[in-house]
Amino acid sequence: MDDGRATTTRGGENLLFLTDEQLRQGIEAMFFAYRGFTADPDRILSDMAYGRAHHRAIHFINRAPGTTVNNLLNILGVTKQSLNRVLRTLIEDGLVESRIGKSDKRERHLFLTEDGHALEGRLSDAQRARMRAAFRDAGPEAVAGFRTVLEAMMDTEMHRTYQRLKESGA
Amino acid sequence: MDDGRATTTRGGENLLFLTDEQLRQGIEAMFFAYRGFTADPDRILSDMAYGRAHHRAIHFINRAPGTTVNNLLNILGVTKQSLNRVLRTLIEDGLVESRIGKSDKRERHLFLTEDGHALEGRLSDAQRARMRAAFRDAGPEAVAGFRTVLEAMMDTEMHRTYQRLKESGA
DNA sequence: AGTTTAAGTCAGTCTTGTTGACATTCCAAC
DNA sequence: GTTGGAATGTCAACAAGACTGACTTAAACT
Repeated sequence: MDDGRATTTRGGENLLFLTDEQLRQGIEAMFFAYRGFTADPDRILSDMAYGRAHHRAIHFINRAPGTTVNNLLNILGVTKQSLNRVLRTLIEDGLVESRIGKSDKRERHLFLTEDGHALEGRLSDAQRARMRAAFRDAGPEAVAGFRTVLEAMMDTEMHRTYQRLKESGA
Repeated sequence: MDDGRATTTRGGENLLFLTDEQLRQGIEAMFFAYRGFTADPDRILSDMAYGRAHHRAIHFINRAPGTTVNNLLNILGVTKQSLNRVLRTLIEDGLVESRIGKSDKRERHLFLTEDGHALEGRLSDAQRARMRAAFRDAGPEAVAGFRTVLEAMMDTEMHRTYQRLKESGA
């Protein structure tokens, strides 16, 4: 399959960055970095009765206000039953509002309340602070590379979702 | 704090890549990419009675054969009770061997058995294949940037662990 | 001898994922 | 216009995997 040794293409460009050792380092970097990525919001949430799932729901409701449950399901990639439990507690606690659809009464459109926005802000600020520090340390070219590799690592379906969100925000 | 508008340093370099919108895209890229990152091994493991926790244990035992339980605990960042459950099933199923330490008989040194190596290989191959495709698509400079940003995103303690592993392997 | 350290265990809780069953609503074919 | 299927969302029960806390055993250190 792959012996991990250095190799060279016909064109002569060096593919040393594709050795098994380089890939393994990439895998481990992903693992450790993701821990850092979630650490700050996790700390904030652990004080409440909330977890990472609540953070994700809040993030994407903020990102796409009025989104339906089904839409959120596709973004988050979990079952509707799993999302529903999270959503229920958020609605009960007055962080999220669920409005019955006008044209299709089966649908529920989701919005953050004032309290929901407040928590979203706290979580975002914490996560952005770390991302900002990392981006600043690494510099713009590294950031561009970072994004390019991450996009190439997504499943095509997720990549489409990501692009759609990106275009809606910018 | 941060109004998200473009800004410029004294030196005159453009810091447009540090806007809140850019950071949010980075956050979402991390989220979707991590899903892709774990998708292939998860699929393999779901057929067996194993999960992501088993994969992590197997990965790092393979990476640092003979590591002690305590050492693995520090790398994985979980409690010993949590790790122990995973380790016990792996040992029962004959994928991991636990040898009593020679100099310090309290320690248990962990090794993959032949079957353990076989599973590790399957999981690694799947994960590396995706990482390789992403790296190849993105190119060497993007990969360098990817690694730089990820390293900057780690907690300092994790970063040390990551560096130690990196040096031991290369 | 007494303390600390490494590993493992038992019991209980929490978050978050799963499946299965069910209610409501919409829509299209009859 | 009624009926049957598809879509949307909810409730209930269960499993994986994380956590805390209390405890045991064995070995090492002082």
